[in-house]
Amino acid sequence: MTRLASHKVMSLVQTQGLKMTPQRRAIVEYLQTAKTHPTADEVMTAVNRKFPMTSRATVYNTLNWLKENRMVKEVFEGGVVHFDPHTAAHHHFVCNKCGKVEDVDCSAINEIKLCSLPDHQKVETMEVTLRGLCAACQKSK
Amino acid sequence: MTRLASHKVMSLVQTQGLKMTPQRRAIVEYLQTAKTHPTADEVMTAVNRKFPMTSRATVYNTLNWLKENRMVKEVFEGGVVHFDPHTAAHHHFVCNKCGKVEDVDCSAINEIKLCSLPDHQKVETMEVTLRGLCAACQKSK
DNA sequence: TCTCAACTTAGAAATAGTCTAAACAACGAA
DNA sequence: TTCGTTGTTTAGACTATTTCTAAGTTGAGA
Repeated sequence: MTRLASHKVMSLVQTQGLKMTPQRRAIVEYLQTAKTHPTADEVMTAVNRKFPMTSRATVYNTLNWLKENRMVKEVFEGGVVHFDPHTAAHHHFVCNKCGKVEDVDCSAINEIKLCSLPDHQKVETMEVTLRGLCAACQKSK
Repeated sequence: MTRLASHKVMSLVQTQGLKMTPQRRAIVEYLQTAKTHPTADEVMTAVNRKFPMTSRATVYNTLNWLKENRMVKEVFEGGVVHFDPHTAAHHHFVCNKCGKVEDVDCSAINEIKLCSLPDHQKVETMEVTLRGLCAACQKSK
């Protein structure tokens, strides 16, 4: 599954006339290695292990900029916003018991044809959230 | 499209040994008539027109209780949590320009067969969010 | 009517996210 | 390499959202 790529971030920075700072680099690197879908607070904590003075504002600014440029997806679960560094088309599975969010690459979903909507909306993208019991919670039941 | 039904709320109250208070009734009635997907704050404001002293805690308690009992759906858009009083299976369309959330009853989506997932999750429900341009924003472009 | 568990209330507290103004630093130009 | 422009970072104040608390209130069964 394709992840947030450094060279894409670099080219975004350049075409928009921005600057690549150590803080931005650290945030992007953390997202690249994250095994989960971290919250803003988790990104904050992780980046502060490298740069102890990184401020909330910088973390939120960078995450929002990545989001606006479609380098990360926002996922809302359990009352908290998570950031998903996977950029390839994919969907999410949420466990109703433990709340864990997993990525799903299900061809059956990707084959859905975008239907024409009754009110003449123009559909550009689609996100699917499946809910149920994850493998671990089925066993521990 | 089926909406939050009073008799279902009543029977939930009774089977759970709870009490039906005027505040709860007012919140449910407002959700039944709402044309949009109101936020907690909008519910608060509306209910306070009838019961001027209704507290935040009561509104949040009631909304959370309805959510846990699947009488309303939570929809996160534009950094804000909305509550959707439609209980029938349906999905959402979000306009990328104006942020408006519309209900979608699209048979093409409902016909999707829930695929078997690679990691043995047990899928119980599915939510689809379509994004694009709403009819109004296509015209005003 | 009585009783008690459930409920509501105001306000405090926790949590999440944005804004500000001053100091700082990346990077292209000289 | 130095300089200057301009974008960036910082701490902390501020706003908004949601939860918690303790005390008083009330719905509904007996």
